Amino acid sequence: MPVSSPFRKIGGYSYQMVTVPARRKRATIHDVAVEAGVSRGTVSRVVNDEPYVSAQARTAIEAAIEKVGYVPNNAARNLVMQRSQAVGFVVHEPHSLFLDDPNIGGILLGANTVLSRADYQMVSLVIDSQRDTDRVARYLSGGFVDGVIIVSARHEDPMIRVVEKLALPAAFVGHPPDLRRLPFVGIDNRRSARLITERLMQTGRERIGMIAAALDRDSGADRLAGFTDALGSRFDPNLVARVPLYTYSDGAEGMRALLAREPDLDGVFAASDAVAAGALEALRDAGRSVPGDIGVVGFDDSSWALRTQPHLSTVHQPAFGLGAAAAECVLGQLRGEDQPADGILLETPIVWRDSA
Amino acid sequence: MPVSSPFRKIGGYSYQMVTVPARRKRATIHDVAVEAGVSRGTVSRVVNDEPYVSAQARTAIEAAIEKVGYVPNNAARNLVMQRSQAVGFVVHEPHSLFLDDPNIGGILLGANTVLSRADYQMVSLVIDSQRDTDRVARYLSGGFVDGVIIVSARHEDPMIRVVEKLALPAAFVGHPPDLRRLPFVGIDNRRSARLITERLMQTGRERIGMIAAALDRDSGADRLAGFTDALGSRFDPNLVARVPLYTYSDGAEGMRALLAREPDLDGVFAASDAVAAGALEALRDAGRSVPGDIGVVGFDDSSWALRTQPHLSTVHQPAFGLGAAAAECVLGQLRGEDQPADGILLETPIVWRDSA
DNA sequence: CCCCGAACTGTGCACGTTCACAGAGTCGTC
DNA sequence: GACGACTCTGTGAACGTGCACAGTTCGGGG
Repeated sequence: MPVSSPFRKIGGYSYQMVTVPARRKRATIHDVAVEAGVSRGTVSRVVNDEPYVSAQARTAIEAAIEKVGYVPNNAARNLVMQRSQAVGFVVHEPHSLFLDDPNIGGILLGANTVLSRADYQMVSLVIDSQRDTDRVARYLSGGFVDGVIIVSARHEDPMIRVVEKLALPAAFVGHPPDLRRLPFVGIDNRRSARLITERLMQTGRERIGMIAAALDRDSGADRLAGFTDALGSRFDPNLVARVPLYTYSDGAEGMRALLAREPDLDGVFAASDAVAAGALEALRDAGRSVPGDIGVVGFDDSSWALRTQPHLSTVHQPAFGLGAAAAECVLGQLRGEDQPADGILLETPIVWRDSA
Repeated sequence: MPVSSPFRKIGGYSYQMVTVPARRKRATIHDVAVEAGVSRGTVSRVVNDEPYVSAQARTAIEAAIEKVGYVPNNAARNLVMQRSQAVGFVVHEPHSLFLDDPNIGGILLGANTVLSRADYQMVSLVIDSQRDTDRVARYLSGGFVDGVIIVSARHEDPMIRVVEKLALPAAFVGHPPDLRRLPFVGIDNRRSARLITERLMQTGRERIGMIAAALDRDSGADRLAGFTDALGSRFDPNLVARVPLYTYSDGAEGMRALLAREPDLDGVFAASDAVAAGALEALRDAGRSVPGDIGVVGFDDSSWALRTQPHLSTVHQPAFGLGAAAAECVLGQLRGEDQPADGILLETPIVWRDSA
């Protein structure tokens, strides 16, 4: 006969215990059932908050759960339910930019908050190289996640096709033009850019230029389009400097180029706060005062905006809200609800500070 | 008799198919076995790269895997293996600081890189309130993760006791004093602070002050101790301003207090780059030139350091390396290897730029 | 020729859960 | 008093995998 373990009730099982196991085994639903004197099924109903359980059974089971310290085994549950209770968070961005871009942190936090409240876990996947793309694609098709949030996808991003093919519930943050009918959340870059440029005009600026960045991304192209919208017939292509990235150094360079071409500039719309910060440096070097000689506005309302001297007037980008909305969108699909086909656009209030 | 599906071979199973399932089911190890004409066991051996498989069987199975598009089911594997193949990444930091502190992003990235290379997934858990502490504690005890990385734990952090009680493989980034013998990775804050203060002295600064922050954390207290070490008998407590947080605004405030008390200061060690950036603003407002009138050094070598004017001389904190080392430490424990009992300290080179 | 070990393969069970179904009891209604 | 509706409970069958174990084949040595 098996000797009963000193610290653990075995119940109906017929384990032959030779030595006491080193690590105490976790209590299962079966242990709870034995402890409470009911069957597995009834325990399961209590755990999952289903009806058809007597008050008496419920109390007994709740006490038993407490006593044996039962926590449901996720692997078993996922196996039988055919789901993983996890959502992937894919960031397609080189490591360096991941650190530098304050929006990504906010998006991550917003998504994480919503997901964990719904008892989903968030698995972060960073794509830095082509090798990573394959790894992530394999991961997504491996059933490790029930859905996916994809941040900063590019034009022709392979992730788009992967997600389409797998028919995986997904939400993109931002919308590359070839997204077709996949759900996304974002902001109206074009409209926001138009509005802040208009306010710059309303403060009496006459010759307004723009430092346009990242024109290979929808955000970059849309911000330029909004700038053009605002100026209308007064638009002059000579007043636009084009730089590759949303960075401080590209901002400084763009500003220098613009000043060389158009010395009588009295207003600048920088495509992001980092770009604006770089522009401010170039202006300081050139001996121009801000906002005295020239007004500068940025975009994002990131931590850059308060680190510059003077503080930046800018468009507030709701990073946390974007992440939260993307998570809600995926959760909605998981619940089988219909999603708005055209994506969700969040509000972008304009923050007026000292730089213009 | 069941009608065979048009697109999927059923094999030896006796499924009664009434309608074609809406979502194509994933291929299982059984499907591969049937396709290759072998048993499940042999397929399992191939998948897990075990010996005792004939070359012929191996080729057939590999072809079959390719053909049916087999990907191992993680839930089933986890269930039978009694593990989750996931590691938790716990950040005990309010949301605001999570965004502001550039180190956390680097640590996250380093940990994520190492873990995903080892085919572990990383689950991020952010603790912002007491409610979150309970949620995370419950999560960790739920067997969702095989190990955990804990960032910025405080003195008497409840996570310490939770991890101890669960005997969960863990690595702390930074070491609260009551950590006892739990493994950690970190930097030698005290020594680094001493070294950079000494270099400030070597450049001829006579009256050197410090803006000390976050003295409730080991990092904050150690940086002050290192500063004291460097000055030795020349240490004057009046030259230390104490502020609560590693932030820009606290830095500005600390600098103003210091200037009011000691107008003839010619050197300042700020407890972090953000603090230094704030100090720079206060100095600009007071009309002091940096590094002309006064030398300023920071700590972290974060993105702040290159955003200030002039660029900051500072201590490089290897954030990515810390995350990577913490992940390696957890993976090592998972492999059953012994870990260094005293924790791991990473190098912190001093970066000399323009501010001192 | 027999035996033994090595190389290889197949099979049953266990992991812990949910779900469909069957069965038991209670109550009200025709 | 039979019957249906409703409430509650227990049971067996999956879910897809790894592992221990039991076979089978093959080759070499005594």
